[in-house]
Amino acid sequence: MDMQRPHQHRLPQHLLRAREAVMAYFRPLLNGYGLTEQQWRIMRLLDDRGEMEAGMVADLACILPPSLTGILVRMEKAGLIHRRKDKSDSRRLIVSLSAEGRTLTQQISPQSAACYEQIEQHFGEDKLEQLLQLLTELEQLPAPAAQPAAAEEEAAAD
Amino acid sequence: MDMQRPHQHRLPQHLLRAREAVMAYFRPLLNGYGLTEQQWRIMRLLDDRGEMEAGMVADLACILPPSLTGILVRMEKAGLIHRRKDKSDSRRLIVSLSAEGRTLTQQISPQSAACYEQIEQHFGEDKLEQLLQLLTELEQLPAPAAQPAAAEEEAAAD
DNA sequence: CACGAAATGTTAAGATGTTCAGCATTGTGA
DNA sequence: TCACAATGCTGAACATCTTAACATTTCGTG
Repeated sequence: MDMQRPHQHRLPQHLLRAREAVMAYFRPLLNGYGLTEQQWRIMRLLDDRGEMEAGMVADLACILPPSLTGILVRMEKAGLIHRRKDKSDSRRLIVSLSAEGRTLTQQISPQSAACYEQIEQHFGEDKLEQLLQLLTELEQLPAPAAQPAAAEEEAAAD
Repeated sequence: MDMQRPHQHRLPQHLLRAREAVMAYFRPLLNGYGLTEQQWRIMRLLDDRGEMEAGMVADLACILPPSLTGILVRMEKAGLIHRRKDKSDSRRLIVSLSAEGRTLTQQISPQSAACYEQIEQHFGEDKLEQLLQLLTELEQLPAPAAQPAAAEEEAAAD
């Protein structure tokens, strides 16, 4: 009776919901160790690839620089990481995992993997593979073509 | 040389990145109207299904109740919605779109649909359909089985 | 060397997410 | 009717997101 928009798919909504469903498996684990989602992402990153600049952490962990600043300060205060300026280019900040950070990461990792296995069992290995493939492609979407958007846009930007 | 974990897929990461890639298409549009992502989700919801209780808004828009409280206050202050208590059960809060809210929603909707079409064109209609199917299934993951998680867990619950 | 542009982080301000606690209202059973 | 649990929303505290503006350092070029 209302034949609304042809296919109002709500892709962002579904991506959000799906992420929530998945994170529900990991969140209790991380909470138990007093870690946030973002902190865990950073720790795994540094454990996998070694120390790196803040900018690279931001890119790989999907965290915007202003957020990262505070997160790294708190993580250093918690003894999880070290922060130091690059000697040759003092604009850059080098981030590395501390000894305790590494220990904790390697303690949590197997439990995290176990959570992942549960998800895989429920969802199916093949479908999971398929989904990851599609997501990877979707991530490569070209940036949108700078649409004016609102009613009142500027006359000439420069 | 390091043959780490067998398949460290990072599903949550991919869901996050994919969502970012998609939202990049919608964000400028909403920003142009001074709306946040969450506000827009709520407006579309109310436009589609009419007034409803706050709890239902929270569920359908994937917003936790404590966040929703503030969001609704700001939206009412901005003249986008109305808030009123249910007469028969004064615990419940009924939320409805205001006249201006409805007008704005219907003004933005076609532009939002246009963004969506762009994404569909880039990504492919078939793959999009397939992805949405998988996401919908993933959303139905059973809640995790209450894992003890951390080092210090409780002895016996119940 | 001087100057301006680019690169890299950080601050600031407002909005939202997340968890836990509280408050009011309602439903239920003795 | 009264105690008591359940429901629905709000408050508080902290962490993060988002955008814009700033500070510092480095680079490119004259």
